[in-house]
Amino acid sequence: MAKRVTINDVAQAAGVSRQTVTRAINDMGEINEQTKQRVLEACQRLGYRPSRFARNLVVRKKTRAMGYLVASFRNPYFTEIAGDLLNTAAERGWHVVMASTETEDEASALDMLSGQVDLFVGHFAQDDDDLVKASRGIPLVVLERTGSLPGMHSVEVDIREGVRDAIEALHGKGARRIGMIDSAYSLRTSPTYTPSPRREYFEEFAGAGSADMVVIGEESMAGGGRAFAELVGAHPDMDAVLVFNDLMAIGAVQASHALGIDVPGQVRICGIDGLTLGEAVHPTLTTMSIDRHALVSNALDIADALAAADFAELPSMRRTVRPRMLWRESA
Amino acid sequence: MAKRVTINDVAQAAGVSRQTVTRAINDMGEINEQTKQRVLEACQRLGYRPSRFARNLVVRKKTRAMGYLVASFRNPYFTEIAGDLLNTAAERGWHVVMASTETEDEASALDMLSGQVDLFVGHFAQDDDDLVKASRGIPLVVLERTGSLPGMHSVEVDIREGVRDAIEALHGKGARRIGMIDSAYSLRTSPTYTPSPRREYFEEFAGAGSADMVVIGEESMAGGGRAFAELVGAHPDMDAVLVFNDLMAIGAVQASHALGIDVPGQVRICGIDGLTLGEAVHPTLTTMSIDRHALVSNALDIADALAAADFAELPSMRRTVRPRMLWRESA
DNA sequence: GAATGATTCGTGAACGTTCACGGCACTCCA
DNA sequence: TGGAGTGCCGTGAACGTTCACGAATCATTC
Repeated sequence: MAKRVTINDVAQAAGVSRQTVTRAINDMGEINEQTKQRVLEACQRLGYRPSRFARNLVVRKKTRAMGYLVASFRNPYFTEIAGDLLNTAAERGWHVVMASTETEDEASALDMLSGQVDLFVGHFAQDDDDLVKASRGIPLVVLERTGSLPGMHSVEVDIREGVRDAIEALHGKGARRIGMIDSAYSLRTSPTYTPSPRREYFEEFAGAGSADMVVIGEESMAGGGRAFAELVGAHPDMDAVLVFNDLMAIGAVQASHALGIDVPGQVRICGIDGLTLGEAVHPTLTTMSIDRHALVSNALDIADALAAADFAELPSMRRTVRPRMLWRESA
Repeated sequence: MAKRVTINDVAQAAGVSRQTVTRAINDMGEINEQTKQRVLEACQRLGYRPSRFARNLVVRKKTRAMGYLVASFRNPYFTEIAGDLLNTAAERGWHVVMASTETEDEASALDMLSGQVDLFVGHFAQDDDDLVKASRGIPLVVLERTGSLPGMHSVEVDIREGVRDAIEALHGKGARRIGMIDSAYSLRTSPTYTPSPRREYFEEFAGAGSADMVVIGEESMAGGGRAFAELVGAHPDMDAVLVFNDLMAIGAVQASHALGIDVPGQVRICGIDGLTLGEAVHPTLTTMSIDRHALVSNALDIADALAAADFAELPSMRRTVRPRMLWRESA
């Protein structure tokens, strides 16, 4: 590997001192225009690029960097959050470094970024223990779940209340036989399926016999479509479905055409997330909406609080976001 | 601002030397388990966090960072690219720092990141001159456009060929009166509308009179829907539409229901991009597909070449990706 | 009992940049 | 002629960490 071109090399080539080079490249004044040009020309010629590490080391800037772990770029729910986070973070003076946990496992993604950032934010699937271990002492803000260990902070979503409200709303519309499509995401990290909290809340509120009316599917439009077909096949009298998320729910609405099922006349479909995308499908998707902007700004409040304390270990902070029904056509 | 806790503070608190602290926190061996615990406990107590800058300065690691400027998080086209880039970059040992140019202007986004990265990648709207000026000597890989200045490299998409093929294909399907929906994006940076290259190619290949059958719309589903309504209102005999991108095309397909227009029977709709999302709508969207994975991997090839040369100024590199028709139902 | 080796720890130097300060040459004015 | 002021430039120090090397201690071996 070729040796790095430093500021001293440039200084020597231009016949001046370090400091003069600094003045030239940062146009700081106190420098003759002619020498400045000569220095800049030397930079060009040698291909000099200042080391961002050395620079940041001495200036002790206030640029704080957070690492954001994106669960999936195929689900607009997460990309919308990412976009919102990027904007809000920029406003508040944060840099955002991203990595995907879709292909890579969470531990190695955290490890990779741990040298670059002051803070982690993201949706995580791993255990608390593994998480704090992998984050190497860097504070963690976990989204849509509770972080109990020291060094973890959380922005929770009151999904239990959301599911209860959704089921009540469906009952209010006259639904009597409600089914559910759950996500098979637990199979990604473990060999056996574990019901999601959303499913548990569903069974808690949907009443006796509801546990039989659950089908699991892959977390995609196609997966939602297949699960929906399976569900209506097994339960022809079903008159409403709560779907794990909007992406799968959109797949279900899409599949209803091929299956010849009238939505919402015959079966009502309700998603969870509140994606704008739900307006693209026909009929448009009714959904239990999660305020993503609130989620992000709460996370950034925590981030700012941590930064104010110089990322020392603070008692765990918790915020909660409450979802609410977004009525459209499918339910 | 409180003074930073350094490795020396920890060393003093634990009654050992710097190096011993280093050994403890990076578990490097050559250290007694007991002292190690004492050191770690001191770290904990003082809230010590190593400076990533100081660390990177000395180890001269091979972690290269690229800044990716995301044009929009509301268009899946860009988020899919972002996801792909993140994965491919991670595989090849790159960090990715992202910023959005949706709310912030490109120059300030570049400026903000310029201290953090070795390389920029993104879709840009600004002039070449402004771009290289804002990037402070950091190499630039521009996507879907040609970069002519030194320090700029490009991955182009042969949109001209794509548009020609799309129009020929529509002709082949029997279309005789083809319209187009163009994006109004030029209005974001300038007060007057400038036709996009896609529109220019459309007029070049669609034949005489085609220039009258173009309508501009906002770059969103709703914008595409409105533009479609306007277009069919003005040209009832139109039998096909080429839409600036899939997001708008999906809006057009969606709008066709409300307008009582049969797609593709009465009007064929063809988008540009090749989004998976095109399958969500009914009828599913036919589109001129751009291979986003090829786009990304070409960009990373250039990035690797630049990294191999230690980001010295190389002659501009250019790659080209060719789009091709993705037949679904709407055309 | 001296030599050898293993284990554990500490010290000077280096990474590449900017900051604080001081010096030189020159002009200007009394 | 002397002093103050101004424009331009250079030198030591500092930022916080790790690397290379050496030293001290203790057990082991011949």
